[in-house]
Amino acid sequence: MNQAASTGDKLILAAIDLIAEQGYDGTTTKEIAAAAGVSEVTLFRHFGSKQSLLVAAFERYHYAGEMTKLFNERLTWDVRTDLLLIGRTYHAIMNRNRKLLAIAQKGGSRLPEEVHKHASQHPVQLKKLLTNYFSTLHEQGKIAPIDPEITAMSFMWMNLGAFSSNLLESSNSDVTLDTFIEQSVDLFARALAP
Amino acid sequence: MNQAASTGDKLILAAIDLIAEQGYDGTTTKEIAAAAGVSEVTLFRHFGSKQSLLVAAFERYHYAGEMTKLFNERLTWDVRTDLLLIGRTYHAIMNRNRKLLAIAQKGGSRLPEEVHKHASQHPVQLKKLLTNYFSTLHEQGKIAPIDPEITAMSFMWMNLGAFSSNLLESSNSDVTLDTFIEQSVDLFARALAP
DNA sequence: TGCTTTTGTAAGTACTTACTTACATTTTAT
DNA sequence: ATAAAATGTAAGTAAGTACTTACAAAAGCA
Repeated sequence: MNQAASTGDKLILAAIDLIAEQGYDGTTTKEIAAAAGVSEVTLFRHFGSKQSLLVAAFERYHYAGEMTKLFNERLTWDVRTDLLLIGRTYHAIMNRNRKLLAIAQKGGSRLPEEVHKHASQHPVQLKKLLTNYFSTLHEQGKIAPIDPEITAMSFMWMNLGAFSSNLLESSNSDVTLDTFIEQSVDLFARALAP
Repeated sequence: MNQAASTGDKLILAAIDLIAEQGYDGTTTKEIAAAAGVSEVTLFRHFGSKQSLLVAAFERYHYAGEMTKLFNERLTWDVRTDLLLIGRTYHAIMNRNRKLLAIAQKGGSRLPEEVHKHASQHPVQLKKLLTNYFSTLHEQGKIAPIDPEITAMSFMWMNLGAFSSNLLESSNSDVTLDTFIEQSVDLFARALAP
């Protein structure tokens, strides 16, 4: 079943782990090769350069299609239910891409541009989807007439802040992430009640 | 009036600018010295090492006392008024410390620990202050019985997300920061209404 | 003016790092 | 078994970088 990872994959995974922790400039090709359990020459034989290795990592492991699919297929038009699903999905996606996002955030002097392009797609798209969602809810008379764009930004940024914060210090408090999502959705549902 | 900046200050300011943009590892002492308009040796004569220079930068320009002072002296116990003031002050502080925060966020292989200590003080403190505030409001019967800690985290993280997002791409949309603060405070005030 | 402090220039050291080359060894496929 | 492909070892190159040393120029102060 679980066939051994290929040399290329081992290198990509090691690169993601190390660069996410130490930054692009702070991680050497020798370290990456050692962590992957291969020699440094093998790294260059496979990817040619440190930059191409990182680009390959992003192309292989960065995906963002779930949100659009969710908005097209799984909405119930009940505020509480939908926001809960959106919030949970948001954190699931972000968490899965956590390391790649950390890499983009930290930057680096010779860090390839592809990295930033990949990382900046999410928020723009989500804001549009959420704004449309709140607009429609208002047209349906299900929520009070509050600016849909502001509402979308508030919800999005609240979850981005929660995510960034948990990223840094996981043992921040005794409130678990899921409790926070549930309760904050409640808060929004109250605010939007017609 | 505006007496010329000392050599040490010129170096500190140049270091903050460059390292915030390029990261610690990605910025050379030669660059910093050139940006400050002095020679590289002068940098080492003043600070001894690249690390000490950064530590000096944090000690000189990182301050966080305003929030505590605000909570002790300027609260009116009207939700809308207070949250507006808190939100605005939060962004003012974060914005002033924007570059230092970016430095801490990006990290670096030899980046001194002091940097992280300085940067992690804000949020913990603010959460406590806000949680106490909402607890007291509830005791005064001015808001509905919603978990004060969750409310505090929601408000804090919403503003953190807004700040981080504006940090990355300033021309994000046509909603200005101040409009966002006002409207999001409205949203919270609605949610908390008894 | 003379003395001290600060700064610049020039050169260099010691170390790291991305990347290369040449050759021997192992693994895989047929 | 044998050829081909993938990997390891060893050594090295070229460039960058934090930091040092020695000496001369300049600026401030007595």
